[in-house]
Parts: sequence; C-alpha cells; structure tokens
Amino acid sequence: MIELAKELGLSVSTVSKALGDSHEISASTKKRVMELAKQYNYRPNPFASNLRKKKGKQIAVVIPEIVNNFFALAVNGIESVTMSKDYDAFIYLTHESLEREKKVLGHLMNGLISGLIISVCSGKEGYSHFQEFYENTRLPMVFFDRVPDLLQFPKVISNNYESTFDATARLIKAGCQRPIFLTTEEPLFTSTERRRGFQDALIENGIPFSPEMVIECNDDMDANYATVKKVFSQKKRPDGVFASIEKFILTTYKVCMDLKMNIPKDLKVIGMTNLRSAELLNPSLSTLSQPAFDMGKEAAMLLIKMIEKKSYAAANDIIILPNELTLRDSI
Amino acid sequence: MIELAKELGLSVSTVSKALGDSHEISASTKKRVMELAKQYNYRPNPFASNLRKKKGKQIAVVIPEIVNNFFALAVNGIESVTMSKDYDAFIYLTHESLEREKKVLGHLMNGLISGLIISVCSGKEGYSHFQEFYENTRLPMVFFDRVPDLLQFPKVISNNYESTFDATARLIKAGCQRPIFLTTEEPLFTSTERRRGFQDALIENGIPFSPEMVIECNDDMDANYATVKKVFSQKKRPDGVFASIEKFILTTYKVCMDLKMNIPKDLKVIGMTNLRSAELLNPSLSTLSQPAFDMGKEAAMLLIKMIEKKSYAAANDIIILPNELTLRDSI
DNA sequence: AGTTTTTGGTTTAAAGTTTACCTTAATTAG
DNA sequence: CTAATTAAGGTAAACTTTAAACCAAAAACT
Repeated sequence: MIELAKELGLSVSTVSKALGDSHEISASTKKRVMELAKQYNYRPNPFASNLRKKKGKQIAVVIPEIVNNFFALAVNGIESVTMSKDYDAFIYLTHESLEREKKVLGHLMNGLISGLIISVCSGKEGYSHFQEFYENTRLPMVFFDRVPDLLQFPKVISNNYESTFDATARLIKAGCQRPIFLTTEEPLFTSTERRRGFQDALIENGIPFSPEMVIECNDDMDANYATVKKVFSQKKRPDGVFASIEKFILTTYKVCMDLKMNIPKDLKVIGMTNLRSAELLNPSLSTLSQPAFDMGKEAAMLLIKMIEKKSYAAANDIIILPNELTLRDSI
Repeated sequence: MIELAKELGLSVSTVSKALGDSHEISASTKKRVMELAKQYNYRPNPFASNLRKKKGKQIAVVIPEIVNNFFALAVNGIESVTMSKDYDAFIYLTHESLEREKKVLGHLMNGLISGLIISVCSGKEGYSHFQEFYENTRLPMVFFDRVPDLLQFPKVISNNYESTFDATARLIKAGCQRPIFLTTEEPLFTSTERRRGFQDALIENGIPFSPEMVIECNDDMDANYATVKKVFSQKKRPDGVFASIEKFILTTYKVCMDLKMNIPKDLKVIGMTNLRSAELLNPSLSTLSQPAFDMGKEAAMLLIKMIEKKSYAAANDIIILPNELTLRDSI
C-alpha cells in the first residue's frame, strides 16, 4: 500500500479508504487507486486488516464427521456461501468426542475467527462449554441439525418430528403392525425428535407403543449386528424398521440377508440418510433425506448476517427446512 | 500480554520469549509466565503473530468435491494432522471448474495461508496457474491424488497403474474376454494411469486392446446412461467392466438392471471407489479402493514439514501408497 | 586481576492496515 | 460578501506480537 501511495502521490490512508470504497474519497481518485492496485495485483494483508479491525472474514465449521453424506453436503452448502461472500471456512472434526469438541472451542478462543457453525457431537454431558465459549468470546454462533435445544442460539434444523411421523405412518399404511425404531444410545436433539415422531405416529394410527420398539445401537458395529439380529429372531418379530441413523441401515440389510428375511415382504424399511447409493441397494432403499446442502447454506448466510450487521440479534432465529421422503422398493 | 508483563514486573518482550520457550529466558521465569498466562487463559493473537512473523499455522485444502468418500476421507486424514499439530485448515471446493480453481488461488494470494494441499480439477487447460501461484507466493504446496504430472511439486499418490493392472488381470482370470474401461472424458493424471494399467494388463494377458474398449463419460448422467446402454446392447457385448470413477458404477448397475443382465454371470464388475455401501449393493461390489485417509495424512505431514523446516526442499518428494482390491460378489 | 563469555533480561522498531481527528479548499446560505 | 458547511484528503496512533539490537551483572577463563 505504501508503494501504491507513493506512486499515486497520495497518502497511505487515502489509498486504504479508496480501496474500502469510502465516501470520503472522490470517484476519480478511487478509480486511479483501484486501477493501480489491480495492475500491481495488490491484495490487502488479511492479518494486518484483521488485527486492526479486530474482526475478519474467517469462520469455523465444527462438525462430528465429514465422511458422511449429510455433513459433506452441509459443508458444500456452507462453502458455496463463504466462497461467494469472500469468506474463508476452517474445518474441525470432533469425531463424536466431547473432549475434542472442547479442545476445538478452546483453540478457537484465540480470536482467529469471527463466527462459528456447529453441529454438536453426541453425548449427554450437556452444552455448558458452548455457553462458556460464547460468554468468553461473544462470537456469533449458528447451530445446525444437531443443536443444543436448551441453549438460546440461532439454529437451522429440519422437520425431524413431522417427517418421521409421516414416514412411520407410511410404514403402517403399507401394512406394518410391529415397526421398530433404530436409534443411538446417546441422546441427540435430532434422534429425540425423530423418536417422538415415531411414537406419536404409532399412537395416532392405533398401534400401541411399547419401549422395546426402540432399539438403541452404538458405535460397535458387531454389537449392533448382534442386537438387531436378536430382535429379528424373536417369535413375534418386527415387520418394519425406521432407521433413524444412516449406519444402522447397513446393519438392518446385513441381518436380513443372513436371516433370509425378504425386504419388503417380511420387513419394510425406511432409512434416514442422504446416501446416493440408496437406489442401488438390494432392494433399493426408501429414504427420508435431509436438505443438507440448504441447511449448510442457510446456516452460513445467517452467520454472515450476524457477523456483518452488528445489531442483528438472531438469538431466537430458528430456521426449519423440510426433509424429503423418497419411496423405493424397500417398502 | 501487556497485562501479564505488568503483573509479573517483566517486559512484554520477555513474556513473549517465555511463552515461545526461548533459551534466553530462565526456567523459573518461564514457569511464572506460563502459569499466569494459563490462569488468565491468555492466548496470543494469531493475527498479530502472523503479521509479525509473516507466517502462520493456517493451510488451505483445495479439492474438487467433498461429497465423495475419497475426498471426505482425505480431509479426515488432513484434519487429523492439522489438529494434532495445532494448525488450522481452510477448505475450498472447485467443483471441477478450472475457473473456480483459479479464483481460489487468486484469493489465496493475499497471504492468509502458509501452505496448500491440492487435488486438481479435471480439464485439459494445463497447470500454469499453479506454477504462477508458486512463483508469486513461494508457498509450500503438496498435491495429492490428482496431481499435475508435468510440474515439479511434491506429490502423494496411490499406485494407480499397478493396482489397475492387477484388478484387470483378475477380471481376465475370472473369465472376461471383452472387458471395458469406464473413465472420464477429461484427462486426469489418475485416470490416465489407470487406463495404462488396464491396457497393459490386457496385452500382457493375450487380449488384444482396441480403443473402443475405453468408454468416456462425462457429468451428464443421462447421457452416460445412454452411452453405456448402447455399448451393452451391441451383439458382441462386453463381459467385464472396470469403472475407474465412482459415479460410473451407479450407471453400470442401473443399465444392467434395465437390460436384465446378471452380475457377475453376464458381466463382471470392479469399481474404483471408497464407498462404504459397496457390500450392500446388489450384488455386492468388488472394489479397488484408495488409501484416502492416509493420503491426506501424508500430504499434511509433508506440507507441515515443508512449512516448518525452511530448508526442507521436497520438490521431488513423491509418496506412493497402495490401493486395496476387495473382491466381492460382482466378480 | 583483568578480560571474555554467558545469562537473563530490556528497549526499540517493525509488520500492514484502519480510523479518529485534523486541515484546507471549495461550495453554499444568508 | 462573509460565515458556515461540506468535500477530499492528510496525520498519526493503534491493533498485538516478535525480532534485533543492546546492556548489565555474573561467571569463566587467562
């Protein structure tokens, strides 16, 4: 900038203002500055700028996993916004570990970023670390999908309750009398909502709900296999499955294959997933999929709005997007 | 830092050196400083530090897609390294657009990062923008998987030629007489290597190679479907497929379903993919998968080594990791 | 005893922007 | 035609950290 100023016979401050499109600088001067800047391929140093302004165009994306179509699509949506608004997005993975989540937040206390987009990791330990982080940094934060329901932060979610209700009703209409619900051991906002939807759909459709209709699985895929197999080996075995978590679909299909159960004759299946290969499964899988890309996009747009308009108080914003039910051969 | 210094009766510079574990500061002073810093939860401002040092702990990851198991796993590997080394990783997606790739590089000229990990987008326009970027910034760059073969940069790749050779030989041993090779229109380092492996395996095994054994597909999935269907509808139709790109597996399976061709009886299939659902396909898919996580990890470790050891000249480093062939029911 | 080296610091300057405040010239109002 | 206002740009400080130069006292050599 010093060189530009020297060459143009202006002060550094004028150049800075011109590049910032300040009203204090005449149009003709702005043009001269812009042109020389372009010619020299000059770009303001973001460190200096951020240091001075105590604010930058960098945000953090904190998610449990990336090897997962839902989160990958969400990142895609986030990136589409950051790219177009000239922001930069850091990515941090927690791998469902609370410890790692806390470590990431601790790291981000250094002031590197101007806002965060978060999907929380599973676990029952509460969300006080988010509250604490906020109180320390006062940074804008937007949660998506897996949100801390008790905390007052802006959120982007999908209609888990309603769509699970509808999907379950479909299972019942297709003839299921004893559907089960596969979910995680760890309580999560999303799975709790879905569980409510499942339960209410049963009751609404005259099927008595009992707790053993909910099967909780964990990260040990062998144990899950055993659990599901046991359930399917009972004399009064289930005739429908709503798998609220992607990886349990795999378990379900495997068990059916091994027990020689026919999908959809013996068992109707709907899986919650954004897998592209759903239609290639045997049989093709009916899915309830989330608007992952749009959720990421909305979250990023909201966050940037909060960063840029200092006044914008979005604490109570909750954006709800609809899930999509696609019926295929598994029902 | 000023506050810390005041409270400890030291100069700011001493505090800085103590925190940086400089040998010029006594162990006792270091301890005092560290303790107060921890108590105040002090973290050095990365903008100020980066500005002064003209270098930071932020790197960029530039990849074509994230909604793709290979790249997602690679990002996973990269993140595992950055996390443990206290680096931050920006993510940028090019969506296979050269224009976007150039835009990202242009953006990164601002000095925000200290190094890049890149997998190039497809296209035949050459790689001069990378050379130019390097000459402008002198930043360490590591390429992985899709690498610019003509440029002298460190690279992390997998043994595409050898593994495709082996996989093709397997197809032939399994009885294929007329295998075909599905690939992209756009030339890519990876697909060229694989094509060579395919071709050489044929020749080595006494099957004459002819150009129409290579089918080029593009991003228009409907057109691909038509292309593949046409090939499979010939009187002397192929009896084997090596799909060198993940998304063409889907096409192959769809066409077979519609033409009532039986896999593996009528057609043996091996697909290059890191899809987890490979074993759930109908029939389960034999795959050649890449060590994506480790490729990301190696690339990140190499990059950080280059950033930290100023002297480390890695321009000729090429790390080659082995692909893994998993045989399932489709062969 | 006198000189050199080491230890453990201090002082100062610099990194590249932005902004609060100031100056001057030009314009407008009365 | 003067006084007030505005337009356009300049000055200097500030943002926080670190590297380089410098220095005093203690320790280690001749």
